[in-house]
Amino acid sequence: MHKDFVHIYNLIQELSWHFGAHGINGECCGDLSLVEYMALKRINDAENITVQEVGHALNFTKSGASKIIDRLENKGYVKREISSIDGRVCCVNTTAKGAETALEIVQRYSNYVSEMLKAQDAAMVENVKTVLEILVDSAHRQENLLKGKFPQGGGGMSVFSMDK
Amino acid sequence: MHKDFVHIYNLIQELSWHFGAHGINGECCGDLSLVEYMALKRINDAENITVQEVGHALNFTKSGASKIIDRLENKGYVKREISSIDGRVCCVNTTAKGAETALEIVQRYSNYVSEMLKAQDAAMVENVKTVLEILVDSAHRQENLLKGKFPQGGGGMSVFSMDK
DNA sequence: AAATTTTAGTTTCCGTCATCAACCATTATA
DNA sequence: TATAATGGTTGATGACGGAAACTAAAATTT
Repeated sequence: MHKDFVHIYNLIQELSWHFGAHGINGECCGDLSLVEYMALKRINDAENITVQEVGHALNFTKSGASKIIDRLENKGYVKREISSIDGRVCCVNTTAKGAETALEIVQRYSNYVSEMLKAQDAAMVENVKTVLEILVDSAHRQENLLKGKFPQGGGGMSVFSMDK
Repeated sequence: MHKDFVHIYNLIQELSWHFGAHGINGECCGDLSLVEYMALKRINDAENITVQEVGHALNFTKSGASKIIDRLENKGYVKREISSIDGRVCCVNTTAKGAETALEIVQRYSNYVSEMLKAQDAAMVENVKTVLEILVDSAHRQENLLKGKFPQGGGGMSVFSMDK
C-alpha cells in the first residue's frame, strides 16, 4: 500500500512538471509566463479582486503580486482601480483583451487535453474527471490543514513539517 | 463533451500548480529548488546520464543544465566524471548523500499524498493510480507527437502550434 | 478631533536563475 | 593533417520574486 502512494506521488509530480513552467516545450502561454497566466485566470474568475488576494491565492508575497499585476497591466490584460469603499485597496479586473486571452489559452490547453484523451471512452473520461476532482479537493484540504497547523505564516511551513 | 475537457484541464492545471514550484507553501524540497530536485531525481534514476540528457529531459538548454548540475554538485548531491569512452562527455551520478536525499523527499511527498488520500478506499486508490498512469502516458505521447511535428527544436514549438 | 496604529499597496535593493553567445577541449570527418 | 562537429563551461544579460523601507488611507486611541 505504501508503495502505491510513492507511485502515485511520482505520477502526480510528473504530470505537474508536464503542465508546469518548463513543461510543454518549455513554453507556456504566448507572451505570458505561467505565474502571469495563473494570476490572470484568478483575476478573471473573481470580481474586483485585490492585489493581496491574488498574492495569497498563488502563494506570493504582496510585493511579488504587485509586480505580477504590473506586468499584466503593462501587457494590457488587467486594469487597476481604486476601490470606492476603501481608498487603500486596489480592485483588479481583466480588460476585454485579458478575458479573451485567458479564454483562448484555456481553450488551447483544453484541446491539448482532449487530444491526450481521445483514445479513451466516455466512461473513462468521466472517471478521469472524478479522480482529478478528488485529488484537487484533497490537495486543498491538505494545504489548509497545514496552514491551520502553522497559522503564523512564514517559518517552518514546508512539506518537511510532516511526520517523518 | 468539450466542456468536460475544459474542466479536466482546469483540474490538471490546479493540481500542477499545487505540486509546482510555488505550490505547497511556496517551498519545495529543503535546500533544493523544484528544478534541482527534478534533476536530482533524473540523475538518480538513470545511470551515467550526461549533462545534455538532463537538460533534454527537463526542457533546459545545455548551459542551463550545466548550471543546475553545478548547484547540485556544490551541495554535494551529484558528482561529475569524465567518460572513459568519450573525453568530452560528463557522466553524472548521485552521491550517496544525493541518493539518500532524493529518497527522503520522495518519501515525504508520498506521505503527503497518502494523507491526501486517506479518506479513500483501496479500490479508489487503485483507480487514482490507473487514471494518473493514463494521464502521464498520454501526456508523454502527446509531447512526442508535437516534437515529431516540429523536429527542428526551438522555433514555433508551443501549445499554440495546435489547431485553433 | 488630534495623535497613533494598522493596513493596502508600491518601490528599491538584492540574490537567484535560465538563456545566449563565445569559448575550450575532444572526437569525427575530409 | 586540417577542418568540422560535438559535449560542456563560462560570462554577460535580463527576468523575476522577496525583504524591507516607504506612502497613503483607514481604524483606533485618547
